[in-house]
Amino acid sequence: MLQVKVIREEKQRIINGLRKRGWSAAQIKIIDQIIGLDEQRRNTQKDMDDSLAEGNKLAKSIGQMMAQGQKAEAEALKIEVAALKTKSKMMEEQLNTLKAQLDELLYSVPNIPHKSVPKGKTPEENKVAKDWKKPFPALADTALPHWDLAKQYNLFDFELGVKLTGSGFPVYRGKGARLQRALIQFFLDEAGKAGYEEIAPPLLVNEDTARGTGQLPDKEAQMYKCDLDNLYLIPTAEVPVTNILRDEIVPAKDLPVKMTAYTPCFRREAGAWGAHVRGLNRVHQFDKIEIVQIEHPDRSYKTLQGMIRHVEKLMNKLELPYRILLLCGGDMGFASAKTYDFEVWSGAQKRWLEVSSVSCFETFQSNRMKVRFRDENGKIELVHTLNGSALALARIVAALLENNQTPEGIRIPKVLWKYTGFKMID
RNA sequence: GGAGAGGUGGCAGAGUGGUUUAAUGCACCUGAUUCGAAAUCAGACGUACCUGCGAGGGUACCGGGGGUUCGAAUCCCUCCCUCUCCGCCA
Repeated sequence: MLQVKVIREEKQRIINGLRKRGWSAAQIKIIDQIIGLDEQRRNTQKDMDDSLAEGNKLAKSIGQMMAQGQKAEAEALKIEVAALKTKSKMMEEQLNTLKAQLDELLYSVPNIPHKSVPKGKTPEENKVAKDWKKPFPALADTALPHWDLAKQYNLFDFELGVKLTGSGFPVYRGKGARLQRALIQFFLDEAGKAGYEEIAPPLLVNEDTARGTGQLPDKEAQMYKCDLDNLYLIPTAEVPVTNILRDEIVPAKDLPVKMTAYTPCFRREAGAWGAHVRGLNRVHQFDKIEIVQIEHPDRSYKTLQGMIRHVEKLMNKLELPYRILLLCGGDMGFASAKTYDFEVWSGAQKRWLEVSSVSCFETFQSNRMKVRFRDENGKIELVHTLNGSALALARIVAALLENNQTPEGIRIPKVLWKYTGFKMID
């Protein structure tokens, strides 16, 4: 969520940013509402504080009168204080209402795109930041999509998943299961080498945590919920990992904080089914290795580039054709200031699949979560948060299987051999 | 799940209705001393919001929420959490 102070002081920049996201003039009116409400809030706060201050002062003098035995005077003052109390109570209620209204409006304003983010509303307006220059893998006309390969080699089973759970919960088996584990291990090892601390977080989180990264209140329908205990299954490791620093003040010398985590991710994907969602392209449960950085505002965009290079390295080592998109204002996630998407070429489906999304959120998340750092002068400021998938498994597996199919079987990239223990699926 | 104890600043720990602007110790920071350090001495040492050009002033916060009272860390209600023992269990 944006800081009210920033909206107040840099109104024009905020409005320009919302335009870049494709907001209409009517929608942008919310900014004036916010500024108006904030002014009311501040005035009410002042009045309440004044009234409380007077009450405190009187209460203290009552204490002194009692001590000196001036009972009558004390009684008179009590009546006065009672009136003040009613007044400040009323103002407190007003203040709470104003705060709630203000928060509701603030929750509905997305992050402001970085100046380098292209204007646009739809995915078609995303900019290709880095294209795939080499030829795509040469596949025979008889090349199979991954869901058929999975059947042929018994790698994973959707029907069985339906029996156990429901659609979108694949059961991996044999070499398919082993390949999953190999990729997880490989990605974690690479992140570790790059200086990320490995975290194994809980897969269920409480309400505060879900609110911290912005899953609540808006995206509640995207998460699975355990009603009995009021816990949510995480849609991404970003949720528990970023929340580790919620309400903390980090010394500047500790920045950046680099963390990585492997977790299964659970997504209801309500209403997201349609074309192109066969096989592993979209599932309710998938494995992902997430990288997270908590960084000094001066360095965050440099850090973003570093994270991009990390993901690129993974794609190269896995010998997968990929391209990088710089998302336009309208296609970016709500909380992001700048996002790069990685897409992998899926040889048999002949289409790009999104496998990673690397973003800088500036202070949008840290403001809500109150993650701050103390700079050299002792001043407290919000940190910038960044995260990215490095990488998401299901679609990587889809591309690996499709691109590497040969008449003899499916070739495993060399870098995975030591993890899989086999070089071919046949 | 049962019984008991408890939640106070970065940490430890006092405080059971009124100069508590939360004692004290440790840690951290600054200064003195020192060639330098240790030790010692002195000082500073929370967060958020409001207000002021600023120095500063105000308000709230002792697990969360509510209540009693002129006045609550302190009394009452409620929820959450932690610890110990017992039970169950990978």
